[in-house]
Amino acid sequence: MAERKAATIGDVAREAGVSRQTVSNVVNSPSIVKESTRLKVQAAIEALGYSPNALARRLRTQRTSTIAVKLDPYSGGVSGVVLDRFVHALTESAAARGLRVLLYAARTLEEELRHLDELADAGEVDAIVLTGTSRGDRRAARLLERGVPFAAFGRPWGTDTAAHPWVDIDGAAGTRSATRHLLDRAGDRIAFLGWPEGSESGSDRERGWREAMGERTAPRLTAEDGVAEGQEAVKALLPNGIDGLVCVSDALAIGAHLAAVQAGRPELPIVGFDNTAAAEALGISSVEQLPERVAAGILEMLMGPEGNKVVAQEPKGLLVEPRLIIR
Amino acid sequence: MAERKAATIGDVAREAGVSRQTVSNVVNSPSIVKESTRLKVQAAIEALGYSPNALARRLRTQRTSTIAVKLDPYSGGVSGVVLDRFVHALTESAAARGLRVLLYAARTLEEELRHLDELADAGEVDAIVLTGTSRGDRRAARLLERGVPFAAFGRPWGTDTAAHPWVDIDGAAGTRSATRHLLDRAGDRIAFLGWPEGSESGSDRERGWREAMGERTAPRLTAEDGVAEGQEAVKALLPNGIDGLVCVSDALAIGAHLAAVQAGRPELPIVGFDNTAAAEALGISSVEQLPERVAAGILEMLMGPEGNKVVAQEPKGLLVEPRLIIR
DNA sequence: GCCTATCGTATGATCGTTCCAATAAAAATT
DNA sequence: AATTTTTATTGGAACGATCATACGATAGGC
Repeated sequence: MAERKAATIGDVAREAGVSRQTVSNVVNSPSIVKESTRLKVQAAIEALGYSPNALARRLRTQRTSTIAVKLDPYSGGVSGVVLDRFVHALTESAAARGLRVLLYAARTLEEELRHLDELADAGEVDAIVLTGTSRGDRRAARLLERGVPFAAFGRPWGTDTAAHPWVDIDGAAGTRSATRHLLDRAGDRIAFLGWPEGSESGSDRERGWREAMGERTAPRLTAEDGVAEGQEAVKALLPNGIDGLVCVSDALAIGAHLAAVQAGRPELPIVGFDNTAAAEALGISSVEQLPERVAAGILEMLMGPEGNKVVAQEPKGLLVEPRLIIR
Repeated sequence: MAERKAATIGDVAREAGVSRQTVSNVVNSPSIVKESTRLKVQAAIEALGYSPNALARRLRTQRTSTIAVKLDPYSGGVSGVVLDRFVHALTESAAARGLRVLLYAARTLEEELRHLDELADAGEVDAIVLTGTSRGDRRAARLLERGVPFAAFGRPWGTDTAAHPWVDIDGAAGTRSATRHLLDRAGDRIAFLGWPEGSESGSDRERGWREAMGERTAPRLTAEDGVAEGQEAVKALLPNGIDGLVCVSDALAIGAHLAAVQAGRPELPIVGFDNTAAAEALGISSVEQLPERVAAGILEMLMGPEGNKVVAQEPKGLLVEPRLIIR
């Protein structure tokens, strides 16, 4: 039967014949309460169906047990799924640590900065999780300046790597292992299809390919992210006779795959990046980021290895090695 | 410069030489305050960088301005993106209405029920948004019983359609228009590839095909959701010589497309459902759900057409007509 | 000039919890 | 047995806002 009004800690105290504080102790640190008292109080809690009011508790403790994360507007492309997986994982890991995840949406940087300010000013969250850091990230700078605890999925590109806590995928390691795998299996001429100049993670991934190639040479081309763009770019390349192709994204890999099929080379080994459902459906190999491990890492940055509340951590970074999925 | 401690309403009152209540009025209902006083108070607010504390306000008003929504575990398939898009859209629309969105994760029904109880007991949210309703949904029943305001993305299948507020995609309308389109364009024998018995939305979508077909006949087959499954199912069918194919999901449509290509009929018109990135990448037509409209509808159910707080609404449903994307 | 409305502002209580300091009771030490 | 230490519990204050009500000032009606 639903009660008209929820029982408060005072009701329980009266029912059990103890003080409010004792009830509070039974709930929050049972070990310091004498067993007989504890049982009495627990019975009262059961009887009244008492459950502590989260709002009152938060006001008193000045802790919300909530972290905020931005949900990017749906991009509509093949990629973008990685961030969703990350948010999924973050929510699960956070729940296991007694934290809730609050979403905020923003279409522009200005809007996002405004949201961050609001969340911090109103004391709505204990910490913030940033995603997709860029060179000279203004959000990170703002949060640092205001002293809001945060950690980022993404490196502080270009600045001190210990500017703030962060976890990132080691893109170079991913393309390196992809390239090595193709070198082993297909031949020496392993080409690379990247994004145009200007993307930090793009050049990180390209670096992995270069490092694995060493002295060998093979074409390196670029295209804006997208299936059609990848197809177009590779169409021109194929006559060159390459042995394999490493792509900076699944969208480009899919385009490359379609071009290869059209050119009568369906067996050309191609590796994408992100291991999206589309690549899986087409049987294209891909480098899989591990957003679950990133999420766990982020929480560890914020709360320490064990704790269940946000505490100040010294800034440090963690690189997660991605996994090559061969199809 | 970051202050050591945030200013409170009392600080502002003292600075402006008025009472706390007057400051509160300036913030919440400026119109009832005399202009001269208002300016004075606003100046003080500026000077101190005051921002109302959300926790205190929530405790006092007993309103959290927060709604909860479940984030499903990453399924890994082609589909599943629709729900992500919905959550995106919900977050944006909610922000526009002054609401925050809190996530919860659950792997099982029991776990979800527990989370719902916790959220309600602790008074953490003003309302809950359910997704993926089923026949005799226990979550809906529980929330109704406890008097927690909620609305669902999904119909109350099988029971009274006004059991609770809901918004859903009109799946039958989607497949109906897809089927009609193929009938116009390709011929009379438009087959249907559905899921095995037992899915409510699956049979809803099949109904749309049946209605559009009328007296005409064409094969109807089923497969578990998945690219490989779809490919397998269609491989056996093609000899029958069909003119087109409507599928209950993009995953099946992609499988069907691959089978058609292999069988030398790449031009076979196929329509999927959900308009996922994978379908787009392969140039497969699809029925697009409109999660943005569902999100807006859900909020209207909870808050009325205009309001910015959750109010009791009479239970009613809304069917959103999906859109056929032709490629 | 008096009485009543209206408006703007102030005061104290309250939301439900935890913190803090104090106290009573029990146990350990001398 | 007196004293100190430890343990268990208590009562009041505080977190920071809004609610309900009361009050003074100004304006309006006759």
